[in-house]
Parts: sequence; structure tokens; C-alpha cells
Amino acid sequence: MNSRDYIETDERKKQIINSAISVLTEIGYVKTTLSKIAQNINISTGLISYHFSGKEDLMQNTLRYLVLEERAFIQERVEKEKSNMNKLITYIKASLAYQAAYRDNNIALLEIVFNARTPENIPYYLVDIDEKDALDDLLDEILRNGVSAKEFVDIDPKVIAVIVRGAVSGSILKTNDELNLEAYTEKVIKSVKRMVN
Amino acid sequence: MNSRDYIETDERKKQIINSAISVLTEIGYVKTTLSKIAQNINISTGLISYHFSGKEDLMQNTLRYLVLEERAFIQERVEKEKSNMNKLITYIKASLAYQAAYRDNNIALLEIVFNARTPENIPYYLVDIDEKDALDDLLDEILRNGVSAKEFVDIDPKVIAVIVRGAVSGSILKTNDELNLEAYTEKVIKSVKRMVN
Amino acid sequence: MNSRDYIETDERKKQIINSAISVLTEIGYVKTTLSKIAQNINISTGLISYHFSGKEDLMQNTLRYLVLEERAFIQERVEKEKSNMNKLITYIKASLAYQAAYRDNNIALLEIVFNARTPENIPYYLVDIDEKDALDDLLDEILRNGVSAKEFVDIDPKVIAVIVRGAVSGSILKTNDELNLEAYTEKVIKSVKRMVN
Amino acid sequence: MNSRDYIETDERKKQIINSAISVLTEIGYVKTTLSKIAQNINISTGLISYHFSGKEDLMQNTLRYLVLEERAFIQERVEKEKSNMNKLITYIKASLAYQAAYRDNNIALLEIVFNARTPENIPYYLVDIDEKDALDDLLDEILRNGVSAKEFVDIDPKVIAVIVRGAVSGSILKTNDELNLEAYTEKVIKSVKRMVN
DNA sequence: CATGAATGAGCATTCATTCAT
DNA sequence: AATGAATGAATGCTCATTCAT
Repeated sequence: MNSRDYIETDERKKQIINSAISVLTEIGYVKTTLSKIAQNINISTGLISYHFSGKEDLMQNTLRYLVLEERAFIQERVEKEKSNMNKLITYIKASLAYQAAYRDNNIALLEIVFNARTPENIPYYLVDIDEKDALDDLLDEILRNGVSAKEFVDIDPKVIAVIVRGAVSGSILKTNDELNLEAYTEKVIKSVKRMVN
Repeated sequence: MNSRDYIETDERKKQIINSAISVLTEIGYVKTTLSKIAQNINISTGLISYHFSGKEDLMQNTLRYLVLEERAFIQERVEKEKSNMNKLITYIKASLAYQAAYRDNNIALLEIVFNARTPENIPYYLVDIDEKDALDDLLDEILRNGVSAKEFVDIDPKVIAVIVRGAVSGSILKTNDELNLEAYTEKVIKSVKRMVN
Repeated sequence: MNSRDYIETDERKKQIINSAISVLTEIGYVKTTLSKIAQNINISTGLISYHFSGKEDLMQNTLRYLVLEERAFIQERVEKEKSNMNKLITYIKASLAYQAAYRDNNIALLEIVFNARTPENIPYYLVDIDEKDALDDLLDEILRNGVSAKEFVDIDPKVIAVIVRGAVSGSILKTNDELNLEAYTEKVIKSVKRMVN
Repeated sequence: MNSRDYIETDERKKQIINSAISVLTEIGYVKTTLSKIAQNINISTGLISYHFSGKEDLMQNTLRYLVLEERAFIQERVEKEKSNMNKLITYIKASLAYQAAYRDNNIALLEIVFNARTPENIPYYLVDIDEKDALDDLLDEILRNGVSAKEFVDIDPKVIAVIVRGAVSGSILKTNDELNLEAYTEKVIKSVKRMVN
């Protein structure tokens, strides 16, 4: 950048968040520094401090962005379905499809969730924070409604939710070569059906 | 420590690893430093460098210790069972019991797995490393044997393994107040039974 | 420094190099540290790292600066002379005069040359590096030309060069009180004349 | 060393000094540490501290050893000669021969002389110390006697001594491939003869 | 809005030295 | 005479943040 390029705050913030995502994915939270995020898009480190109140603030905003993206992707598909069973199946399909299609986003999200901590020093992965819960809420609702409507057998929605979320998260760690995505998706759905039917 | 306390290498190493676990649990990987680990047990930072070749080496040894502890706990209980179904049930029970009983160990393990990287910069959570796989192997074996012996229906052991591991890991994030351990255990077992029967 | 003093990069770099020279002269290479160089001019250690990529880089830049200073001083005087004999005499005079006038520079240069090593771990004093050879080249040329032009007897320029450089370097070690500079200069010139005539 | 080997102080000291020489030659003064010197001969670092009062003391003893070795070599040859001219020629021949034959010793000596400092912080290369002057004294004497006996023309012995010493030291830096030792020796002797005749 | 010079705290690591055994 | 556990100070370096321009 030889002649200074001034761009609007909102756009600059998005640009910085995207840079953060790509740096997080590439080198991980520990080695991610503000100056690397800045270099990556040819801006000065100071500019990040100008737009975000600190590293923590940037990470929180990045996390929020990532969760909203993922939720939008899944929710859009789930809402098209009528029955709770189809919603549940679609939830699983969409979740796994998202993980495969936006792998970088998921890595970045993991890096933040398992590293960032609240000001009170509680890790994000142990605390209920708005940024994280959007997806759990959606699943919880499907399961609760399914049980109420007797579409599902009498299961504890919370427990099933944990299991389903685990099956989804687990895929990231394994769906390289060991597990083929489509086959994995089918098998998970089959197993989940057995649990709720 | 004004007058020096000399203890044997092996004992000192264990002491340092235990200090690392408690510091990791308390403040997380990012903020964990050698000097904090040292202060925690009133030794000099240099002594850690004397016993471990560096921070990475200490973290790797800590991870190995944690995994071996957990596996010993679970394996001991699983081996007492005869049928693969009982082994599976016991695996789940023991896993959840361990997570509840040694919460610090599990937090520390998570902190390392989601932060440490191989020299080639690949995160531990994406790569197969000896330190990590001991537990997956045990579960895989139970499931494979169960399928071979027709104790379980024709499921893909790898997929079920991911689901079960997910249900176990997920408990850490939720079994505070929301989920009661014993109830959670029962419900997970019930659901898993439905999947494999 | 309570209120920050901002100065331009080039000036700051010169300032740091000069501080390095004075610290090297005072306490020697081994004890010279970045923080002492920084304290000496009331700046933070980090600022040195900001301007130079590391201690090695600073030392190399300091060496280059010292050699260029010395060569400029000598070359300026040598170039005014026509005959190779007068050039040779002037080379010796100027070299010895420089050593006396800028003693600190010469001590600093010695400290670097006899301590710094290439990345392949070869000492500067055993290897041909651009930073060092500028002065040798000048002398070599005078001697070669003098032999070609039959101004000098048939000597090996390389050997005479080593002897002359030795006589110059040796002066640093002795011209305190034992040897008076002017007398020493005259005597060296007389002896060198005998060698080349 | 599994079973402790006790050896006598004097022999142990020699062994440590020889280890110091080889380590100094290989990695240079700056990177030479007591533990590397110890490892090199499979003893503990503490043992060096037991035999020498500190790093400085070890370096001083190593320097003394090196200078005495060199002087013995040269003196032995010089003493066989009768005339001062032959003594001078032999001095040069022996000096250069020694440098070629015991290159490691000379590198180590340079490393110490240009790095070690007296407790008053004066570099060895700027100060008159017994350890160093033995060789200068020998040369001075030859030159003084030669002048007194009218074997040499009326030169200043001190100045010629500096030049001769410079020609010798300079050889270390150049006699790799550029300068062939024997040819170099002949040429230096020829030039020195012209100076004193 | 944007830069980049500057700070200061903190970190992993190295090292000479001490000392109980 | 010899070891090796242990210290504590020091070092080069990194980094989030500040701020004059």
C-alpha cells in the first residue's frame, strides 16, 4: 500500500476478520499475532488496534462471525423441512456438509473456542456464550418439538443433542481419508434414526 | 526455597508434569509458561529446562502421562468384562466416570491437544499421534469384535466410535449442572444400545 | 525517556550503530548485549529489534559501517597521489593515522571481526567477506600496479600486502606509549621502501 | 563414565585444557561453554569448576599453555643457530611452520586473546601479559643483538618486531589456498632480509 | 482512516556456579 | 576426586499496545 487506501470501518473490520480466519487456520491460535494478521492484508498492526479494542475483542468478533455463518447455512436448509425428523436429518446433513465445504472456518472456530478465554479466565468451551449456543439451541428445539409431537420416542433432548453435536464435531477430526463424507453422513443419520425412533 | 532440595530425576519430572497439569487447567495453554509451572512448585525455571529439553517436550510428556492415566483407568475396568456389549457399556461408564473424577486431567488434556502442534505445524487434534490414539484403539477393537461376533448389528465400527467418543467428550462441556452424571451415563448407554442392537 | 522521541529510521539506525561501537569498545563483544546498547542511548531493547533483524544483523551492519568509514578515509588520501610509490606511502600513513585518530572504531572492528561468525560458523577473520575486504583490495591494487609499472622490484604483491597490513594492525597493539605514532610511521615507511625498491 | 574414574589433578587439568582448545577451535570463544568443554571429554561441568576457579581462570591457563607450547617449538630451533641473522630466519621459519602444523592451537589462541579480558576489563590483545609476551621477547632479543653486533643495519628492533610478528600472524588468515606455506615463507624471509640488511 | 516508530512486559532458554551426596 | 541436581541472573527476542504524525 503506497498511497493510503481509506476504506469504511465495516468493510475494514470484515477484511481483518477474514484475515484472522486464514491466519488462525494456517498457524493456529498460539502463533497468531496481530502483526501477522495485519501483514496478511498489507495493513499496519496499529490499524487493527484502531478497529478492535484488543486481541480478545478481535477473536470474539471473529468467533461470532463464524458461528453466524454456520448457523445461517444450516438454518436455511432446516427451515425448509416440515417434519421434525426431516429437520433433524437435514440438520445433520447440513452440519456435515458445512464442515466439509468450509473447513477453514471450522478450524478457525476450533482454534478460538479452545484457546480464547473470558475476562474471568473461563475457557469458551466451558462457558455458555451467545456466540456459541446458537447452533445448540437450534438442535435442542428440533429434538424437543419432536418428542412433544411424539415423532421421536421418549428421549432426553439434551443428551441426544450432545451426541449429535459430538458426531458432527468428530467428523472434522477424521473425515480426511479414513471417512468418506457422504458415507459417513448416511451412517450417522441411520444411527441417529435408531436412537430416536 | 533457600536451602536446596535435591530429589531424584524421575520424581522431579512427575512433580513438574503435575504442576503443568494444574497450571494448564487453571489458566490455559496460551498463558501457561515455564516460569508459572516452576513457581507453582517453588523451583527455578532453569530446573524445568534441566529436566525437559524445552516447553514442547514438557507438553508432550504431560500429554503422554494424561493419556496413559486415562487409558489405564478405563482398560482396567473394560478388561474385567466378557461380552463385547458389556465391554462397550463399561467403556462408556468408565470414560464418563473418569471425566467426572479427574476433571483437571481432562481439561489439561484438551488444552494440550487443541494447542500443541507437531514440528510440521499440524495441530495434534488433526493428526494421528501415539500419545492420543490409545483410547480410540481400545474402543475400535470392542466395536470390531462385537460386529464380528454378531453381538452388534452390522454397523461401521469407525462411525460408532466417533459418535461414542463425541458423547464422552461432550459431557465435559455440559456435565456441570445441566446434566447429572449418573443420569447422563444411563441415557447415553441406552441410546448407544439402540444403535448397536 | 518518558515522552517518546520519534526519529527517522535511517537516523535511528546510525545512532544504534554508534552506540554499538562505543559499547563494543568499552566492554568487548562477549559482554556486549542489545540491552546495554539500548540503555546507552536511552531507548528500549525492543527498538533495536525493530530496526535490525537481530544481534547478528546489527553487528554485520556495524562492521560494514566501520570498514566503509576507514576505507573512505584512506582512499580519499591515496587517490590524490599519482605514483604507486606515493600511493603506497600514503596508504600506510593514512592507515596509521586513522588508527590513531579513530581508535574506538578500530577496537570495535577488531571485536567484531574476531568474534562474529558466518551462519556456517566460520569466523569472519578466516573467511573472505565483502565487509572486510575493501581495504585489502585497495592495497593489493597499488602493489600489483607498482610491480607491473616496474616502480617496485619483482615482489609478490600478496605477500607484501600481508606484511603491510600486519604492520598496520600491529600498531594498534603497541602505539600507546611504547611507540610514538609519527616515529613509527616513518620507520615503517622506510622499511617498506627497502622491501619494494 | 559409568564407574567413576579418578585421575590426578595435573593430568585432569591438562585434559580439560586440551578439551578447551578443541572446543574453542571448533565453535569459537563466544559459544564455548564449560558444559561443552566437559561433555567433550565426558566429565561433569562441576569438575571443571573444581579444578579451575572459573571460566576466566581456565581460559588464562589455556592461553599460558598455548603460548608455552609455541615458544618451546620456536625457541628450540632458534637456539641451535649461531648468527643473529640465522636466528631471525629460523624464527620466521619456525613460527610459520608452527602455525601450519598446529593450526588448532593458533585458532584457539586467537580466540582467547581477542575475547578474554583482564579483571580490569582490558582486552588481552591490548595489554602486556606474561602469557603473551614470551614470543615477542625472543624476537626483540634477536633483533637487538643483531643491531648491536652490526649484523643488521640500524633499524628500530621494536618496529621490525611488529612487522615480523604481523607477517606471521597474517599468514594464518591467508595460508589456505591463496598462499602456499613454503613459498610464503621464502618470500617473507627475502623481504625481511632486505629490511635488515 | 492509517502508519510505523516506540515501549515495556514477558518468555524460553542458556550458563557459570554451588553444593549435597 | 567426581557427579549431577539446582539456582538465579542474564540474553535475545516477541508482541500487544500506544501515540505522534
